[in-house]
Amino acid sequence: MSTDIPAAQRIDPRIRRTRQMLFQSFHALLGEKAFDLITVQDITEHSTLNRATFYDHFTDKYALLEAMIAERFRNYIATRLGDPPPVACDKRLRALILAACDFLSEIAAGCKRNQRQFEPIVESQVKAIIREFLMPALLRHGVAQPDLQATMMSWAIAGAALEWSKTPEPRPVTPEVLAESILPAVCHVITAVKA
Amino acid sequence: MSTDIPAAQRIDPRIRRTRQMLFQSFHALLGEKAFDLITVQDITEHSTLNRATFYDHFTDKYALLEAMIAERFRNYIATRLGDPPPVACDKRLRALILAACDFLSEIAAGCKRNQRQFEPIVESQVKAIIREFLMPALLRHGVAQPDLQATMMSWAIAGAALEWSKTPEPRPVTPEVLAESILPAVCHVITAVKA
DNA sequence: ATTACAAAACAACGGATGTCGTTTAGTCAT
DNA sequence: ATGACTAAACGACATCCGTTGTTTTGTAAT
Repeated sequence: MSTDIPAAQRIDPRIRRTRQMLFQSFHALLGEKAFDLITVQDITEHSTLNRATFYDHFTDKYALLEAMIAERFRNYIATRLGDPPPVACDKRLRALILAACDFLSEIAAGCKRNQRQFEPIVESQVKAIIREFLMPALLRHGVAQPDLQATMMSWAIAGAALEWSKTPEPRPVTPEVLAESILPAVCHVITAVKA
Repeated sequence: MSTDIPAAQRIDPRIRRTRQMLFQSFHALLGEKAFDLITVQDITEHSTLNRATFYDHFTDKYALLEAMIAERFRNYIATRLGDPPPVACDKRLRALILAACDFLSEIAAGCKRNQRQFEPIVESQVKAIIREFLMPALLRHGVAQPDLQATMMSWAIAGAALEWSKTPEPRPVTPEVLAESILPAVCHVITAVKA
């Protein structure tokens, strides 16, 4: 009664602390070895936590990766979009594409080459979050079949950005140039999808 | 020397047999319980094989799923495209979209609701194989940046088809109608991507 | 300060995983 | 048919997983 702090923010400091420790340890380990070789034990040992404590917070290491990717990418986009975010559709799109490129290339650089399990999770999170930022704009413009469009656009953007991020450095194409290449195609989706 | 059968086909019949048994058992189990609940033990018990034998053929159950999805979807497309496959680009595209829809809806229907691990693998395989069938056509037409285009198109198609397959039955939209909706957008990618 | 509550620590379990080295059985050329 | 070769089958092992129940410690309101 005494406070107006939203319930979502009033998290037990112990939880914040533990989650952060797990994030940090996990991130550190990703710099040492590939995702598939990291065990839950490794993570908890590195963070001086009990292994069972891990499972109080995440169902498994995949969930940890998901949460971590989602949080980082959301922050990435938010800072990229600026405040207030641009209203113009193509400006927003460009910012999203650049954010995706930067984020994915940072991941590719900062993680010891990760195998099979790692990439699908990054993929799906990037897609989902691009969609998350795309959807309101599409609704505001009242386009036809917004769900379908959001899916196609977010998948296409994520695919392009991921492929770009996998080209070996130094990359011949800058994110800006890539954005110019794919923006027209993505925008055409809006006008092309029939109601 | 005596034979002109390509080396790839000359597989030890034992290998074919074992792989097929694993496929069958796995497929049967997928009808009973979710992917995440199926253990390698389950699969090998059902197929009356030793568990270690499984690992002689696949690195884990995810690899088995990948191989199975890839094989089935390739067959699906091949029969759908007909023989000889149409040369016209939009005809090929339409066939690919329909094949993806049918395949995914078959999976959705025939498998006990599958969790986290299942879908990403299906996704990535469907994308990869659509790309596989798309690429030659793009190269033949000599479009700009074929890799980028193939990625964006295959991701967009896979995303649309997957979303469609997740709408509950009876579906309000037929695959043919969906194909009509997304074909223009996908085709525009070709003309829109700048060199 | 006291109290009620919620989370972390810890030990321990049954079970699944992935990998050995050895044995067995299919396959192909002669 | 035979025999050499190759690869599949197998049993067993150490490890990791995910869960459970109990104890301890940190947190926030009275």
